[in-house]
Amino acid sequence: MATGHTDPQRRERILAATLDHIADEGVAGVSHRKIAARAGVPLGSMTYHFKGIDELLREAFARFAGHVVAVFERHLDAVDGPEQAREAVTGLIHALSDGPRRDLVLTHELYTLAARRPEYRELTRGWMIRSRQLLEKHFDPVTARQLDALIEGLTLHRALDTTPHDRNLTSEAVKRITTA
Amino acid sequence: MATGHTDPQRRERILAATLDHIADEGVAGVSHRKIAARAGVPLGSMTYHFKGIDELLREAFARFAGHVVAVFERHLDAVDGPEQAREAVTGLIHALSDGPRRDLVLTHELYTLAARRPEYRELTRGWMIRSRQLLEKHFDPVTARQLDALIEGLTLHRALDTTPHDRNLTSEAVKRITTA
Amino acid sequence: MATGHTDPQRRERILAATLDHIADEGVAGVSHRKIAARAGVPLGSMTYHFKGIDELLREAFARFAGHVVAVFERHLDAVDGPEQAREAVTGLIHALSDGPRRDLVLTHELYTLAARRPEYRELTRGWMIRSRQLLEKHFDPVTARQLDALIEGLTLHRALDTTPHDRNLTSEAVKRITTA
Amino acid sequence: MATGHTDPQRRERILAATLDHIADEGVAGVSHRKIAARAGVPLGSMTYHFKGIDELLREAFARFAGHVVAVFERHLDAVDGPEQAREAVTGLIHALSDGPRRDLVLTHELYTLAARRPEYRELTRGWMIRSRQLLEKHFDPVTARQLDALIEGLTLHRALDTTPHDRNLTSEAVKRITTA
DNA sequence: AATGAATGAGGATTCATTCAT
DNA sequence: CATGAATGAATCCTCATTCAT
Repeated sequence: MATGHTDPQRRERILAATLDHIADEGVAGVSHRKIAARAGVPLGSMTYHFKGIDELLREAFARFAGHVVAVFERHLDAVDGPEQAREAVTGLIHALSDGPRRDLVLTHELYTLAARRPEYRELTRGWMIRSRQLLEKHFDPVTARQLDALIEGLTLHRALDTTPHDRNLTSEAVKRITTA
Repeated sequence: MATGHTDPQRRERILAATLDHIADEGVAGVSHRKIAARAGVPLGSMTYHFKGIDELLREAFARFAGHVVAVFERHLDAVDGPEQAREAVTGLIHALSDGPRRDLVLTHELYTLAARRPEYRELTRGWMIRSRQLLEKHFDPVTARQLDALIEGLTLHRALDTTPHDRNLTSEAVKRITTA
Repeated sequence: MATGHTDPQRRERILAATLDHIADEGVAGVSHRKIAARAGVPLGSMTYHFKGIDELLREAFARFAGHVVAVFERHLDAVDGPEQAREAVTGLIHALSDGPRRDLVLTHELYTLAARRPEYRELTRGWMIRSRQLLEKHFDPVTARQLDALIEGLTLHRALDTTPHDRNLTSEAVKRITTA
Repeated sequence: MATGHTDPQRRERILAATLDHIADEGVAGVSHRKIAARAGVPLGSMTYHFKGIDELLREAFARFAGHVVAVFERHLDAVDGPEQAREAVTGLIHALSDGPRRDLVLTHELYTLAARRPEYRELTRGWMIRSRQLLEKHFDPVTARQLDALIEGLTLHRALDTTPHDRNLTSEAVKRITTA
């Protein structure tokens, strides 16, 4: 409809629509047609901007990984001392698991891809590294690594559980791991 | 349920082929044709034994959930006392994360489905419950729950990491969580 | 439209439509859609009966090769003695080059494929062999081979020429080659 | 015609790439994109220099026809007397049939187009005329015409045969046709 | 009970061409 | 003059499912 000859936002709009669609229907539900309709771009636009579905998915998840890292940073960056850090970690876990279902779903979709394909492992690895860097500002490296895994597990279980554990349990677990 | 008297192995064979195929190509790659070919059964057999793709997936993952629970049981059942239990948990984590990539992949495919669809959440919930039951034989409920999440997180991170952490770190984390 | 559940002529009809279409539009113009429309079969029928376009083309041209061999046989089979054979060969050349444009076009399409791909060379080879066998009933092998090539060349040039040569020239050329 | 003053090589480069591509993949495989990539020119360049695919093909084959005529001339031009001419014709046939498969393929792609479309018949006609002119320098017109067809047939059969005939057979056939 | 034939919908992708720059 | 962005049409092919046998 827009007769403008070039539309620099086009790529971005497609990527956003892709993530939305994955959140709703899963990676398996991604198709050029569906994403094009959702993004309001012509079908031909899809393969013009992205070499194929794979490139589309990879770029979309790269964007998402950036978003997750931002959440980590928002929670852990401006923190002073281990006590505040422990509190921040607890907050992070509950933010992640109570947060928009969208993020949870996307995280799982990404892990599933990462489990099978190294390209996607790059993405999850980058985000693990950043997360540990942030944790290492407040804890020794070994503790940071353990804590990182604990965050993962608690977030995941809270999200999948029908009766998610409460904040006390999270807090207690964080304390135990960080108190050698 | 099915009291069918002809080739009871056929259903099983189809389910096994389905899991193999999901491990290789993902849930998105499942089709009647491909599974039929892999299982060496006629195409018509697929819709004869299973009402549709959905039923096929659900039954396949139910089988897989049973398998995972068996791994938990094998590691945690014949254990005596918290010290042995800690050791067993460490072993379990490394078994899961070093084990066949197949299991990791299938686990995440299932989590992904569970994140979006309640039917599959039943499956993961059952397996979490069983896992906690086993842990509760050796630890108090709160610790069991924390430990359960830690297992999840350490397994996942070991599996996705390019330089997975060593057994000492696992062992130490387990100790911290289980030593109030 | 036909609600009959199986249609054994279906394959044949598709192959016939394929040859018709190649004659009209060339191999390059073959598509599942166009052939399906021409044969009056549903689109899905195409890939059900033939693994892909390649298989379709190969089978269609195999049929055509059979047809050409039949023309050779019709002209050269019931012939007695070299004099009659020469006359028959002259008749064959004019039959081929004056005949339905369809056959000429199909022959070229096949040669073009054969020039690039060995599978199709099998087809042209089989027909060369049969043609020589028929000629060897009346001429020695070396003469048969030369004559075979002459038939090819005269047919082709008559067909491509804007002022095709007359029967006398054909007749004379055949005489020269067959009179050592 | 085009007196364009910028990069006159570009058109040539595109045409050469087109012929290369046709030799490899056939006329059906020609597309602006593929030729542009092969020629190392921008996509927009294609429709700038050529009105459409058709014009591109026509010019490319015109070039090729010129090349084939040059081969004829190289073999038949500087020849003195019928004896040398016969030898030259034999040499020509073997040069054409043993030569790069590329030329054989392109010849048949062109014949195929010519069989259906008059524009291309112009090209083949011109080359037949030139070939006969050259042969008529050494043989009478009727013989030249027969010989021309024989060259075609022997070349084609040698090229498509799995056990191509030897030079003696060629030589003998040429002798028979040219010895009234 | 078991299966292969059949098909319409939808999958990814390629493309010739147009046109603003 | 030259070109890359853009797109709707058409490409091949896969598929879940239906159904007569």
